[in-house]
Amino acid sequence: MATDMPGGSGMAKGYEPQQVEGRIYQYWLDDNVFDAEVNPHKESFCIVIPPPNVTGILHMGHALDNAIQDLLTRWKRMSGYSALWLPGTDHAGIATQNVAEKELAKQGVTRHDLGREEFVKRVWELKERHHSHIVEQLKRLGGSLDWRRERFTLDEVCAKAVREAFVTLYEKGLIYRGAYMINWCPRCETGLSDLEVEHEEHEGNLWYIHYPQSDGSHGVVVATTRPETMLGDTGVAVNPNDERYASLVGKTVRLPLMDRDIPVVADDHVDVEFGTGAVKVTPAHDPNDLEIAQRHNLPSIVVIDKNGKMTAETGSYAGMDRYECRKQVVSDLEELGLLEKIDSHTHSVGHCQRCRTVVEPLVSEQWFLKMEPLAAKGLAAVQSGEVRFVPERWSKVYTDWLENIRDWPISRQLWWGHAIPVWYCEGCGQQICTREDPTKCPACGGSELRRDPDVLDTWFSSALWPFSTLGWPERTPELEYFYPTSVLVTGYDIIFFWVARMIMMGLELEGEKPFSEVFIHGLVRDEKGRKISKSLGNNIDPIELIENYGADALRFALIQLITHGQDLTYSEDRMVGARNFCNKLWNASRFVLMNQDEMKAPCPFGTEADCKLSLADEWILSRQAAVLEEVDGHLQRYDLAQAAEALYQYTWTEFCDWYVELSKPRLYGDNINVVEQQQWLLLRLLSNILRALHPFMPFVTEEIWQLAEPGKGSIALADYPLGNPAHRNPKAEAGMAMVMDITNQIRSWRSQLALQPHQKIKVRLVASEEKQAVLQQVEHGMKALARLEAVEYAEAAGEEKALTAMVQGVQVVLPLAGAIE
RNA sequence: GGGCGGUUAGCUCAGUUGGUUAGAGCGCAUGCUUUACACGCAUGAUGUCGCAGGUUCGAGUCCCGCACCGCCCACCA
Repeated sequence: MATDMPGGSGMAKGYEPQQVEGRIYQYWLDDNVFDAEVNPHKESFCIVIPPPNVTGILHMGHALDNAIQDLLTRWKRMSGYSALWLPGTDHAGIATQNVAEKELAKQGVTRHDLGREEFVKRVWELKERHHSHIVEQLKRLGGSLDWRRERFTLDEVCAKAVREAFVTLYEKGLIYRGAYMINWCPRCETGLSDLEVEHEEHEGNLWYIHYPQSDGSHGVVVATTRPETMLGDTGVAVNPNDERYASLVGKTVRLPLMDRDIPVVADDHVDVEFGTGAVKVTPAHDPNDLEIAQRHNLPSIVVIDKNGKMTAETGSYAGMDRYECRKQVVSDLEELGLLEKIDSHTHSVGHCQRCRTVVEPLVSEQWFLKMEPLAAKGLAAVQSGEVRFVPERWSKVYTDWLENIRDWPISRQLWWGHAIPVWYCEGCGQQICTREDPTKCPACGGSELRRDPDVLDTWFSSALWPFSTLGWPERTPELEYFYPTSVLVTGYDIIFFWVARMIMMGLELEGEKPFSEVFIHGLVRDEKGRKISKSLGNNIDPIELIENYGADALRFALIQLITHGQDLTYSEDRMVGARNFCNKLWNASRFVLMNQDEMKAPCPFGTEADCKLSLADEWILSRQAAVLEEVDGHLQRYDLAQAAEALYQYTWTEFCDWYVELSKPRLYGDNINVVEQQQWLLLRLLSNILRALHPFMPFVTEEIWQLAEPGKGSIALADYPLGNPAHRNPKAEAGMAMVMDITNQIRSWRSQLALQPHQKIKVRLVASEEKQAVLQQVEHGMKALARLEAVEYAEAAGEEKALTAMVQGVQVVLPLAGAIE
């Protein structure tokens, strides 16, 4: 037989990804397979990568996210689209600055020691290090990214977009500056948006503190979770309907420790049920208190500074850390006999998303983006279906957030990021926000200008990503062609941070949605269902898995695990299963290829009387048509796991376990026409399998493709196979189902009788003529599969000692005497 | 306080518009070096589909309620 034919002979017995992947990726790069061009004759397809943060390396969640994007891109590329998957990374302002600070801390250095310029230089170095590993990871994963178009959120192209966006929004009156109470991280020394604060249940206390009335009478007891803030109290509030305190309203009480008289006011906000029904009012350090204070004209006294230390206003407590101060205040109150009691009390405490420090609500000067007008457009786009979430339920999450949105504080008191393009005239105080750096004040002509020291929230530049990467605000051909992009693929954890803001910015600045669909997937968790994090040490570098199992196995395993926006649990078992599947495909291909004679293509079907499609041929063609159609439907609906499952089952069970086995008797027969036809058909079926699987498992399929059809170019540019309805053949499927059932029945008997492989048996099939005809079509194959020596077709007859079964209207008879051995 | 998701075989999960004996992978048991593959082949065991009602000829699949687990949002001094 033709075991030395092209392809087959060069193939190792097992698939060895390490021997293949690097070479194949280089081949793709050399052949510019991933380069997407503006091509008016093709429809465009575009995905912009969610730019990974340059804070570190990619984890399994990224591997999943990118496996999905690559799958979709490859599928569309093969389907005739000019498909662009645009790479890039994110400077990730606060996150990266934190990482850099931690590295410095190991050397005992702070960013302040270095100064802004030197510090930023160090962060750039850190960015380069992480960036190169990230790029390496994406390549190892097989990402079909157009590297020529790579962007970084802080590069000059993106910077220009950021500048244009800020100035445009400023000119529209949507950006304003002011002093407002927002979250402040005392460690990072910057303001934060609400999204950047994570709340955690904290088992704390409720301290009951006695504030005597100024005239020396009893006064009031207030309950607080933060006793240290009492130093900044400027009032006590009670509910206007609370009769217990009616007589106190309008009077003053003596603030202990500070010896200040503060008024008792009546305010609806106070809950009669909670604590004592009396609330201490600290306008400088609590948003609710601030509102009460504004309603009653109470002054604000700042007692905690931007580093979490007590201010000079606190007298003897000045300079103390806030928690140290808390202890001191409590003990001092206790000493004065003013601490009534302490209850344990669980409440949620806000922490800085990046450094876990407890945030402090503080009034600070910040830039804000007005959200209502933007949100209105963002809401309309999703409500009208212009932008569609998959799964659909996330659109409700999106909608709920936008309907209750507050203005976005966009300035950060950081050093790493896009500088805010605003200058202040030292002469007249004029605010200058322009596209070009100003040299003199347009109001007074003064030339002493001071640039705003703040930078923008990193998500501001991320929000522009779908169009900044395409060259906006320039009207580039790429922008015209690829925008709006096709689909955004990301986890549900950044719907607010990123997805919503991209939609709003795209609509506001470019006048069009940034993408038509948002495919939301879950987060990858470890075997124990825990979130992946550095502190837990469960942060696996996908490259480790790629080295152990191959990139295709990793990708396929992850794709198989996707459920509808549900979190997915990574497990080593899945990796093994996917690796085995790659190997199965490799070996099935090896079988097909080593059984290829030199083809006289196209195969001359029907030139001989016996050279026509067998039942098995018709069946497998029908099944393949059905599966390809099914896969197409799954892909259209983003049911990627189901598409993978359908291909897996088809390839392994139907193609390998049944069809390949059924083909052997024909393949090894001596009718040359039959042999050639069988070879041709196997190759053709394999070609479809390879192409259908390529978006899932790019490396192994490309390698086999190259071996099978050298010189035909990359499989990545071949046509994605669609189910051919003409091949659908219900009759053949029903016929094969009968054959398979009968074969299984015989196999089962063989197993029960503990027959050895060399022991062949003879069975009698009692069936109508029509069914006999069907069975005879695959008799050779069936005999091989069930290890039959012979099949007799007969009229019904009684057997004395025989196993019999009715299978789909066929009586299967295995005589126990004479039929074995 | 609102909202969302989950609860199916020992484990991880599929089950489209309700329809004949509920599936996969891994694991388990038994037997196979059958000329692509032991990362394999074959045979086999395993489920009161969270609980309790309802609609229906028929429900894992639809409706109501409940329980438990998880997540998100919210100005719970």
